[in-house]
Amino acid sequence: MVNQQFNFAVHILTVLAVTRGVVDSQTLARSVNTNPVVVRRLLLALRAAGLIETQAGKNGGAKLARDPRRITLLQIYDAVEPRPVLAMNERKAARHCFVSCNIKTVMATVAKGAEIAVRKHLRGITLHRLQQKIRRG
Amino acid sequence: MVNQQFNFAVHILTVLAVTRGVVDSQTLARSVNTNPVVVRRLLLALRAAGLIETQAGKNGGAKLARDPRRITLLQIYDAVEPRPVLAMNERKAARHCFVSCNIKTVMATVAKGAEIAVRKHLRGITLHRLQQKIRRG
DNA sequence: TTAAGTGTAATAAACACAATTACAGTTTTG
DNA sequence: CAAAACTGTAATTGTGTTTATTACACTTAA
Repeated sequence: MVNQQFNFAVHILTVLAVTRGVVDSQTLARSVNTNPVVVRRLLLALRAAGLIETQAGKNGGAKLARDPRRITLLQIYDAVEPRPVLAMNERKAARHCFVSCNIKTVMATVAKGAEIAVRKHLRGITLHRLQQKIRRG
Repeated sequence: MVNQQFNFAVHILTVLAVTRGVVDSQTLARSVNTNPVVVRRLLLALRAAGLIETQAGKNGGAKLARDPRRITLLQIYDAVEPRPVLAMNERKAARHCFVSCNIKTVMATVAKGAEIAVRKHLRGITLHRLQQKIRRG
């Protein structure tokens, strides 16, 4: 199983958008089909990004902090996705080898470009747009 | 450590491009700083994609099957990268939940778009271009 | 015929992510 | 004010993926 935090986060926010109110982590977890604690951790990240508000205590839970028209997938991605699109090679170069010493920098540029391409794509999609698509089945 | 097969493969091919000849898996492994068996597995994938040729036996090894000008990063990516750019959620939906039942299809479209964006980026970069960049330091 | 390679299976080690348990702290409500 | 129903968060365990390693049969050049 690979990293699904982005999927989870979008799912959660979509539920919040559809519900238009406070939803607790238990309910969200059932919809996503995961554990409430996993949901709560994502909610913290989303709150830090200013996308939701949370409330502790009885009848607590989470709700959107702004209009779904003003929430893009890029904002969600930035809030929860810890990994770059293309992984960078972290191991140290073989000093005797010309290619080994320079490939890292070059590949960083390539990865950067891929990142930019994906970000541009995600920036063009709003949560509201997702809601519409889901309504149409 | 995340999936580095793409990095490894590009590194290997760059060495082959610079060397312009047969290089054995031992030597490649030292440059990449990994194990010869890992390299050999990647070489098989690259060979299946028609990017290199291999030779068994003494003085054997791998060499490019074509001009670096005609090898793009996308071809390398397709040869070795098993994972999509954005992971798909594989778990089954909660049937009672409207969002849960439809989010998967919607997110598949999003992931597809991201994939296309990255592929377009990678298609625009040749191995030859990488070589040039590395030469310039 | 031997030395030096590849091809490939099998297994172990390392790692990342998700799930789970536990519990302190917060807030509403009766 | 006490109980109920939440969140916040640490700690631990489980699971799957990727990389490393070992081993060895097969191939080929010299």
